[in-house]
Amino acid sequence: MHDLSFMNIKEKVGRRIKHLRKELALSQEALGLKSDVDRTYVTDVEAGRRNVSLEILERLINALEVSVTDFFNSKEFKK
Amino acid sequence: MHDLSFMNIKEKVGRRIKHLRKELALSQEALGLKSDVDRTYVTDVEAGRRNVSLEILERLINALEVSVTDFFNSKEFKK
DNA sequence: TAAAAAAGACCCTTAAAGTCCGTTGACTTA
DNA sequence: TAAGTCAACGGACTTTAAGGGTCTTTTTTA
Repeated sequence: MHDLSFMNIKEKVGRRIKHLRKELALSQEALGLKSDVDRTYVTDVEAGRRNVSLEILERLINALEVSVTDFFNSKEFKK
Repeated sequence: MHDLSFMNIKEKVGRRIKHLRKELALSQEALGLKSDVDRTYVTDVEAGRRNVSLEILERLINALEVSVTDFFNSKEFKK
């Protein structure tokens, strides 16, 4: 099992977004358009370089078609 | 059952933080000290007036002694 | 293997996140 | 009455999130 505990919260969120985006077969630009977030910002978020705020995070989560609960119910975020 | 769907994400997070803080019997100031977040900022977050960033949110969640998964596994954030 | 599409890097604004100072009102206890 | 705790609110300030432009690198596909 991969150990993800070394990652910080920004990296964990970035990784989770990228995973869900791939599941929907969206490009970063398509996700950007769907969530009304700049394409280059999506790049940075997925790379774990951005300290995203709640409202932007919610837009991304909505565009990824999961609930907030489901978004954070993944191995990255458990204990 | 209370309907919470009308609340925005900032209000939902504020409500959740307040609930968990009360469970630990902490004052806003005590939570602020424990999470190294300004006392007045905790007030605003609980009132749903602040668009908190990931890193501040993580500090608050840690101080509330739950995992990120558990924090968002509550009725406010489902579906 | 060349062209196209997608992802990433860098630099630069500005709107907003977050801090720090204080005051006020409600409630409690001595 | 006084003193203490807690929550809410405000103003001034510093820091940074969010976005935008443009160019380069990587990946995909024809």
